[in-house]
Amino acid sequence: MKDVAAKANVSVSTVSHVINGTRFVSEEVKNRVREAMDATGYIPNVVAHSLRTKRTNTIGLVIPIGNDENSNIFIMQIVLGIDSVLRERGYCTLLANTKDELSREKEEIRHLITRQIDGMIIIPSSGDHGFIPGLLKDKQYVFVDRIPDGLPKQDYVVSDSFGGSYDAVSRMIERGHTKIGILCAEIGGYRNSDERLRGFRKAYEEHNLEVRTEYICECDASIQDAWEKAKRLVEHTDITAVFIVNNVMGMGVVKYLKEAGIRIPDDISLTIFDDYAWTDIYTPSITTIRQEAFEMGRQGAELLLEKLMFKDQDEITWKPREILLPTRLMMRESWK
Amino acid sequence: MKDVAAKANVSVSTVSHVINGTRFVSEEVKNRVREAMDATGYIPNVVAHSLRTKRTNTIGLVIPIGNDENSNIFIMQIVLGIDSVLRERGYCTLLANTKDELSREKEEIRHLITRQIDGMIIIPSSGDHGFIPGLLKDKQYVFVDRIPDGLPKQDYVVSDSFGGSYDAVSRMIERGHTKIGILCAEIGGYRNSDERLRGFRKAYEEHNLEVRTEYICECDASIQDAWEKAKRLVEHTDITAVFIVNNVMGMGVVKYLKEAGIRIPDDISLTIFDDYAWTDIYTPSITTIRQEAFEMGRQGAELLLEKLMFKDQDEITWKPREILLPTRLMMRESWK
DNA sequence: CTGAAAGCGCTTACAG
DNA sequence: CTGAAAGCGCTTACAG
Repeated sequence: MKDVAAKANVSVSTVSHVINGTRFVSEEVKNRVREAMDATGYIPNVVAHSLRTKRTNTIGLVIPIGNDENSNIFIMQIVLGIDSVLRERGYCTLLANTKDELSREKEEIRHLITRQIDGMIIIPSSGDHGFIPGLLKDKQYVFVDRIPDGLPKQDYVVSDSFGGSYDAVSRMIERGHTKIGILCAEIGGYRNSDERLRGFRKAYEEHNLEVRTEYICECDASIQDAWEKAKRLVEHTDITAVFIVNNVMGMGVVKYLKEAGIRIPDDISLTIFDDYAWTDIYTPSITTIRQEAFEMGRQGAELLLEKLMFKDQDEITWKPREILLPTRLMMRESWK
Repeated sequence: MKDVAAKANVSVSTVSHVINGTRFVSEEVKNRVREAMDATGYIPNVVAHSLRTKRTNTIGLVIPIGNDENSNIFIMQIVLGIDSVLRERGYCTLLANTKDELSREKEEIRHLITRQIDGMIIIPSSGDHGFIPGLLKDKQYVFVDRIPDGLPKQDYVVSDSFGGSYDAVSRMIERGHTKIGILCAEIGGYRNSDERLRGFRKAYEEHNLEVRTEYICECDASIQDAWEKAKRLVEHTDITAVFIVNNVMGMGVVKYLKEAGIRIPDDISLTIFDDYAWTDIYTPSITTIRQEAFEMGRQGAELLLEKLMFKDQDEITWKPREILLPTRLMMRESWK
């Protein structure tokens, strides 16, 4: 910048002002400065800019991905949604992976603060998030995909897990299925899974059916455990259909059914929460509940940006926004 | 930092030195400083640190993902591999998505430079990368997953597309398939696809077979186009097997075969380059060529870090390293 | 209409 | 063994 100023015979202030358009500069001087910039190959230094303005135009993105998950594609979709709106507004995205562990999450958040990010979008892992307000005292943040435990009203955008499940299970019941098993995560462990279970139960209730406890099967988020739990459900109960709360478990169930020679949908009908491409090309194709991951990311980012704008004006009156995104039932061939 | 210094009754230099362990400080003073840090809740400002040291401990990650691709999971795996080694060494990762467009790639790289990143890992889109050396004059960078076009010897780590394809196709031939079709990207468009085609051809050659031109079918990277190209191959040629250069096309082919009532492997044998979870649970499960995406990311990051170290010592003598990662044939049920 | 100067929060020779 | 001061590259009151 100094060399630009020298070459253009102006002060650095003026150079700064023509770059930022932050006060009037005569056309003639502007041109001189621009030429000097070209001639010297000037590249603005965002770091210095940030130090001075105390805004980094960077937001932290805290995501939970294990090394071998295939639900990564879903989270990636969210990330893309977020990035698409952020980039457009001149923000950069700093990635931080928590591996879905609360302790790492805390650590990564701390690190991001150190990096002076302007705001943060968090896909929280499970566990008590009571530490958040203290840690992020004067930072703006929103949650996405999952609602954090142990916190009062927050800003978030998540899929309507309850509604999506309620709707799908209701329809299965209306097709005549009165004995539907559910594979869900450990109860009390994952809020989304719990919500899907709640939707499942509600559907039963509304149709005056009773949920038999042996229909509810807690399961790890692995193909293997789902394989085993599917086997157990099939061998020890009289279910005619099964509702599965996520993709990984869905793969395990499908794998088991295939290996056991159990036909879909003739022997067992199937619904999987989460819509991945494979469910469409599988034989038979599988009915799923689709979440709008990209859109979720988009809205999360918009929400954060709004908060950032808002902060500049008046701190106090912001009212947390809890956004529930509708899901879509992708009807395919796995229902009798 | 000033308040810490004040509270501990030392100079800011001393605070800085105890934080960084960069010169001797007596235990007693150290303790005073640490207490003061706790008391004031001091958080180091990485931005100021970066401005001063001219190192941001940030590396840029340039990745090509379209909005709706499902190959994202593969790239995500690479990203995770990269991030895992980088984070461990104190680096942060700044994401930049090019959407696989060369013009956006150039733009994003420029933006990252502005952000003063220390180095860059690039998954290049196709097209002439001649602009790179000029743009990244005194930055360190490596390529991953794809070799950039139009550049001399570079640092990169990619899968051995040629070898993996050669091996798989050879084995199909040895099983008696002499009429194998291939679905590949537009020739000259994607280097990886071209390499896979080259492996395919080489296998034919080595077995003294001639590749009939109608066996080679260029195809867009979409389920739909693959569907149509599969149909064409099946209806207009006498192939008994098909080799598909990527996952998306693989899905399209499988979809077509299913809808056309063509049985795998009885009517047609199948090999897909890229190993996704669905290929294992599909009926029949599908033989694939697996790339070690996470490992590729890891090695890419290691390579970049080495270059960064090296730079500190002597600039001149670095010899570009071209790393080819072996692939693995995942033998399953789709071969007769 | 433009410039000189202070300052953002650090690090690092230099001095003692 | 520790401190005072310059400087990284910007922005922004303040002055004229």
